[in-house]
Amino acid sequence: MGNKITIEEDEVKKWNLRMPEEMLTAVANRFKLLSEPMRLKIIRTLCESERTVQEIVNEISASQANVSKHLALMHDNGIVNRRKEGLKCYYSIADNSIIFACYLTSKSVVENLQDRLSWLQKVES
Amino acid sequence: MGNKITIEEDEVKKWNLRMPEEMLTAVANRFKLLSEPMRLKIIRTLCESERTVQEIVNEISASQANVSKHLALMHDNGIVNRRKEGLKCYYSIADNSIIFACYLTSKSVVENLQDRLSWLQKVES
DNA sequence: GATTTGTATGAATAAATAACTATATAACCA
DNA sequence: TGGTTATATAGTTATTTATTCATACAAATC
Repeated sequence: MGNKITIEEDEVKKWNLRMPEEMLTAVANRFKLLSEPMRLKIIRTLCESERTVQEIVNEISASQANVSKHLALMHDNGIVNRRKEGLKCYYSIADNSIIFACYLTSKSVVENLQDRLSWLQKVES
Repeated sequence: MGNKITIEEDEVKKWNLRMPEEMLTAVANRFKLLSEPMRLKIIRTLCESERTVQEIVNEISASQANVSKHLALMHDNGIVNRRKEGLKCYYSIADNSIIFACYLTSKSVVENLQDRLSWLQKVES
């Protein structure tokens, strides 16, 4: 409850500069997982609570096969948990850094759009 | 200097859940930019300070055309700045949220690897 | 055992894109 | 004007991958 995360900019830059070659690929792969709207949709539903495959299918109106494949991919990469209970299979977020990254990124995207908008308005006036 | 960023988990989840459809695509696109090792390499060099295209080419040993295209793509998407000075063209990070995201993600990837490793060691013993 | 339900998977297709080669542009200098 | 340097851009190829359809698997119920 009330979990907090604090980041210091200086530490961040150092960390990034030290990042070795192989790490770059691993990080890129992680980002690739987050680079599909459909997967983000799935992640968004999982943000609320764990869901079965069918529940997700209903919520985001996608095919069962597709949702299942995306979930399998995310599970293989360790960003979602799988829990079987009878016929049903419950998935949940395994790695909170994902939702932090989504948060940061969406905020930045919004700011970016706002900047472009205000620039446009200046130009027009 | 000493810039700090603090995130609260509850706020994050709410934000993600409210994220509208179109935003998901924009966020996915942003992640896609970060999903190529070559672009992360470029970003890593830019973390230190602004660089010309040629400087980057030398540092990461990639073709000029390729580096130029990646930079153009990132510039079009507003995550790097471009500054022309005579023949040379200086690029720099335009959006710090990117390096925050890289930091968070790389840390999480490392932890993930460590977990798998310790799990392996348990299994073997 | 047969059927139903929930999930996973294989094959096929279409779309996106990273990288390369060659060439173009654009700024500087002689 | 001609030449040189730094960067950008077309066109092409090869690879990756999201999606769909059909089917397989696996657990529950009859």
